Amino acid sequence: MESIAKREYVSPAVIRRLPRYYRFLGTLLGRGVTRISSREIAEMMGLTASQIRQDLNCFGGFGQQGYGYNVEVLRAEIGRILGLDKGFRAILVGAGNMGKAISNYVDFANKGFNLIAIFDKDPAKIGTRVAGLTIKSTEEITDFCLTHKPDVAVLTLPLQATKGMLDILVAAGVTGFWNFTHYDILYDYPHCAVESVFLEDSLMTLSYLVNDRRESE
Amino acid sequence: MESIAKREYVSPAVIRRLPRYYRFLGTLLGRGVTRISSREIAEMMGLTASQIRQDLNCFGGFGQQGYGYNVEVLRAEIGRILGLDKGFRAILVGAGNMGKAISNYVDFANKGFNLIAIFDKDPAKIGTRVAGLTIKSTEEITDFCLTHKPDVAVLTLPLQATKGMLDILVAAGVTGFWNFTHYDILYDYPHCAVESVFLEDSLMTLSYLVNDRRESE
DNA sequence: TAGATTGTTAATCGATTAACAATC
DNA sequence: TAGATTGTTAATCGATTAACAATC
Repeated sequence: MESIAKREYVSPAVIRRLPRYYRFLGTLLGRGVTRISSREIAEMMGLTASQIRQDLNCFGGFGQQGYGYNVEVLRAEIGRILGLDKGFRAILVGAGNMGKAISNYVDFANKGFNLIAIFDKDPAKIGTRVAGLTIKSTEEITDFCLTHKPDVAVLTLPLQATKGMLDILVAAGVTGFWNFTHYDILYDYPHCAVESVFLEDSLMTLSYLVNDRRESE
Repeated sequence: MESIAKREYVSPAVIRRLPRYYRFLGTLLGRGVTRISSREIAEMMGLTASQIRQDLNCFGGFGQQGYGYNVEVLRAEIGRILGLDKGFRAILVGAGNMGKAISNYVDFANKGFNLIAIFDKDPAKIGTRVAGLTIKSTEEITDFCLTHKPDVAVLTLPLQATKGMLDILVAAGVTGFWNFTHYDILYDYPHCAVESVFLEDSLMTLSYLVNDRRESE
């Protein structure tokens, strides 16, 4: 509302660096560092000072000439840019291994998200508790969404079930997705906010790196 | 050994697209498609034909003028480039929520990996079974690595325990890491092959996208 | 042979880095 | 004021796209 100036188009490359800055500044804050220059950040993070200043200036001038940046202020600004102060509501769909792990392991609250419900299709799972929530039936999902208006859905369900569930969720007003399936959401729903985690692609990338390292020996 | 020609330096941008090509060609193969042109791939994947041809030609000429690419051959070539045929051995360290989910949910075998052991520090977990393996004590990890020579370690342990474990693993000859912690492995061990999955950064990126979508309404 | 599509070179675009005037 | 460091413009670098000759 206030403070955040500029911002017309910001490239994905810049956006993906913001969480890292946010984390890094949190670490500094924990160490009691109050002030830092772009040069110091660059050295510690393995980037260039230019890049950091360019990145930050996509959103506004958060520093002060001759001084640098106030760690606490800068971190708060980046948090605001990321929307971590918005208290977005999330639901999770698919309480299998991955769904359980994500709901237990990921610190939603600390990233400003409120995980308000978990859904599964399997009657054996419905009613059991995961991450402090009682698993609900996917049959209730439309009603739930119309009532509680979640901002995002975490998709940890099998690929075959994804298309159908997506149609239901979008129809019920959900527009953000943390996607752990290989389903190409933006192809069907180009106006949604989608962030995908392709674990198996990541593993294949590691395979390439390991293999490449071997061959160059 | 044979077929794979060229390859001096290949940019990370290209490498990250290979798993997606591999998956896509697998889907085509499942549909019985035997032949495809770069133009068709581009349309279906939302890329340009030029980019696909450029990417593939980092590794060699897998197509045929006037014909296009043989789906099965191209997929096999990309699989070989990724090292999926190498049968790399993997161990997993940290059998908490995330470790259990990864070992159960991720199809290691189908990506050419052999998950041969799971380790944890917690005596209550040691001896129990996960993903068909009996959890071993981290005290055995050096001996195990010296004997079985795993190529990669999946790191799903708490941040505080990571540095110490990394020193042990590297000393025991492990040089590849699938990293789910926020620990900066390459800073300490620049010669390792590291692929990191920063789930919380991904969630913050989603937060940005959702927030941005709201503000532009 | 004619048509199609690759492999590859050249042109464009975007992102990163360098430089420096503004200013705290 | 002098020193430091930002915000911003200009230069460089790399990646993507376009074009086309080679060839199946």
